[in-house]
Amino acid sequence: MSSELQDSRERLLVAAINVIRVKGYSATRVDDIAASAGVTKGSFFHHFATKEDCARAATVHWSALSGTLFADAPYQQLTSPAARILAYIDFRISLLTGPVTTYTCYVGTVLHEVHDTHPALAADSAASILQDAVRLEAELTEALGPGSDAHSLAIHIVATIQGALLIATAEGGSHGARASLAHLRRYLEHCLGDAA
Amino acid sequence: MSSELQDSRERLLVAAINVIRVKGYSATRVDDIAASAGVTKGSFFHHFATKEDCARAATVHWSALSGTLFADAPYQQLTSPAARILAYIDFRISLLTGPVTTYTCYVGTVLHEVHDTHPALAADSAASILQDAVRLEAELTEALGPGSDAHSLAIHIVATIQGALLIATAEGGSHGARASLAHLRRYLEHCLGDAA
DNA sequence: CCCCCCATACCTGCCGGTATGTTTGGCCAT
DNA sequence: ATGGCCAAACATACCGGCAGGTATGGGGGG
Repeated sequence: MSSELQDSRERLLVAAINVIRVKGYSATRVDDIAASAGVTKGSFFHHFATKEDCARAATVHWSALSGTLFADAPYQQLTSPAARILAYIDFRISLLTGPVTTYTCYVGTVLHEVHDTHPALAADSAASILQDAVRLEAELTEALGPGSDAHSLAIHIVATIQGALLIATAEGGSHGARASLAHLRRYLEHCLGDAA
Repeated sequence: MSSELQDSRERLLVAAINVIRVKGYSATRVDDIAASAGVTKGSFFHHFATKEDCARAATVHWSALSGTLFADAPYQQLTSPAARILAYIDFRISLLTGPVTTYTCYVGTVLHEVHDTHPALAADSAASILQDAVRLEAELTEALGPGSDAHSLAIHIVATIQGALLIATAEGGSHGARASLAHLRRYLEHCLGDAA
């Protein structure tokens, strides 16, 4: 069946995401990805022309995965825009469980590493990160009303989340990351309270 | 003279820092570092046993550089601890000029990439980042008094700064990073105001 | 004369990519 | 339905270049 095609390809994409955010892009070998997906290098190069091509495809796959993750999250049921923002932060905090490598951000990891060596991959990664900010900005304008600098606040949220993930990597645990996001939440309460 | 030794070694360390934060650790070749320092690979392996050894030495050099940078900064003259904290943020913002690769954080770049493949290097990088938090925590306890959670706030500051640098990499400019740090400053005003 | 610093030349394992063989599965004519 | 056929999916074997690391040489100061 044709789902086998999608299956193998998707297995490779998921494997790429998981391996790369553990070992980094350059240090990840094509054989690592193939082995993690349970296929061989021949199959890998059947689906992707180059390693970078796979990583770029993984970027859009990552965007899709995180998109549905947040779109289907329970907090979307909340009617108040302000409450939805705060619940989003709570949801992000709740994701910080288990081994650090299970909740780090694929595109954040890649972007740092390849921004100068692989421009196309870097552009895709940057777009994926900034797309989150765009989605947040829409929510924030709804909560704060027009005229507010929802844009810069959205950027700030994305930045802090990414920074918290780096702290988690540094500490080898989620303690500091949770604390940082809790501070972010307090700041957002402050901002949203002003607008209310 | 013996200063020539220090000179070559330090040139290699500075070169390593600059090249690695542009190309990443794995993608950086030993020849790149040597060429950037104006010496040959032979000289490189005279000073460092391995590439990782050089990167680790670069980490402590980075800590020393940033340590003196902030120790000698003009804002240290301020007598009020709270004002010194805010001035620190302003100082960090003022550093965000010129090409992005000139103000990104060496240890932050490295940590993301090698946390699983080179544990010793990752530990050094993590220590360098968390050391900043320790320094900040001391300042914050001075400003907020004992009993405050200066620790988590220090972590939050470090995290947000690192996140802002990633945003700068994503955007290819400092606009969003500046905005994010401005939000951080506002939050700190809020916290410090509560304590005053 | 000798030791430290650095350069030149080389070696070797590794990894991205290729070339080619093999299986699977869908489809059509009979 | 069925057998044959072709294309897509996947595996195996291999190549070639690259980069980390080494062995050796030279030069200058003490």
